[in-house]
Amino acid sequence: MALPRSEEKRIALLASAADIMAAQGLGASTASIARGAGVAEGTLFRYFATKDVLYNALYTHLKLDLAAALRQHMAVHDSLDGQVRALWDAYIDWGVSNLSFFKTLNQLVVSDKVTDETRCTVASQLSDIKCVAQACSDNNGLSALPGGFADAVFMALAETTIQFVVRDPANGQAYKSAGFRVFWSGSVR
Amino acid sequence: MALPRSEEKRIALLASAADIMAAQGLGASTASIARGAGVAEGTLFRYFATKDVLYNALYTHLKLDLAAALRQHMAVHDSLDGQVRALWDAYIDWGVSNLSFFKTLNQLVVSDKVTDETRCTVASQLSDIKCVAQACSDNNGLSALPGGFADAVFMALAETTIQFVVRDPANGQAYKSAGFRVFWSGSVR
DNA sequence: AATTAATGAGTGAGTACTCACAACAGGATT
DNA sequence: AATCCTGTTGTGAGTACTCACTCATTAATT
Repeated sequence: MALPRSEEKRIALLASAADIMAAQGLGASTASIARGAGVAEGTLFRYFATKDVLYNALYTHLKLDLAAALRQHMAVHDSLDGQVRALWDAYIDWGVSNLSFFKTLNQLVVSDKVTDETRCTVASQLSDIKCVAQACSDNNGLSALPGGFADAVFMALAETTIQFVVRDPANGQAYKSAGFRVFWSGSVR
Repeated sequence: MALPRSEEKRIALLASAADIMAAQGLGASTASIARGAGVAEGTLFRYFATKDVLYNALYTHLKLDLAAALRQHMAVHDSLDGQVRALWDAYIDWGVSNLSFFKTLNQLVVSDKVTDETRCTVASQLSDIKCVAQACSDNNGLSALPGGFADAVFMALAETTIQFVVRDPANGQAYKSAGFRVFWSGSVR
């Protein structure tokens, strides 16, 4: 073994992919992604055998990055309200300060390029966060509805909130509070 | 003039485009769209000079179709609550029963293929509906926030609600009420 | 017959992906 | 130290394919 394949380049490729896909959509060419990472196009295929493999690796990378950010700010609060609000704030903040990650992740989530296997593997590594979300869900008025409606509402409101905070940062705090109030006062029983 | 260019084929092409783009994304090929409409590929380009023209025509077509559906159900209610609820129901119902229209429209809304000019022209034809939305916005707690945050929250919640109604129609009414409650009790002051 | 709509094989640009080769970092041999 | 040797990474022109779009031809109507 002479040269170790550099983790650095792998990360650069993933970051470039997230940046360019955020701007151009998932159809962004492998040539432009490689150029953005400062490597030749062939090199991309040494790290990710096909573009589909890249999609799945990127999904995993972004989800785990988000999860790490959430964990850092998941202090234990006495009230459920406080706990959920901390989760909300951490989520919004991650989206705002990693906008291209956020945009690309949202595209990947609804794309059929990401396999069920990848989704499962990632979900299993996020059990601790899912746990908090579940506690929230169990104690609010949307829990009567099947299949993660509360989760989806949380995500939809967060996405909208992030868009507005980015577009008009001066009112960032106002959007953050308002978005949370819609979710919380609308869903609490 | 020997043959009139048929409005029928134009509609068929737009409908096919909406169907196929809902399934495959905006990148769906012109060949498949023409095939879906039962015409040759060349014919598509007689009706829409470029694919970008098609995108813009489709955006206009779908928005006006939605607007027509909303107008039909915009009975005058005494209470503001009733008025907004009627708008909400009409919107959800249109999305559920025209799912491919709804999906494609959502993609077009965030796409840069649709020009600002198209958006403006369409918006000017929707002034009556915008008026009701404005009356709602003026009387709720989100109106203090700039730039249509209330509108965006409405749309985001409606999108989520439609997804769940389609996935699980048995609980359709429950999702519809719950979605509206989140919007209304969360945003009313 | 005159005119225009409709057609679909053809065109060039762009795509994901390949592969023969260059560049390189050690360890072994002088 | 200086040289080869070996196995791996990095490269980018090349390949097969798909795409939006064209245009000479055919079909349809008055």
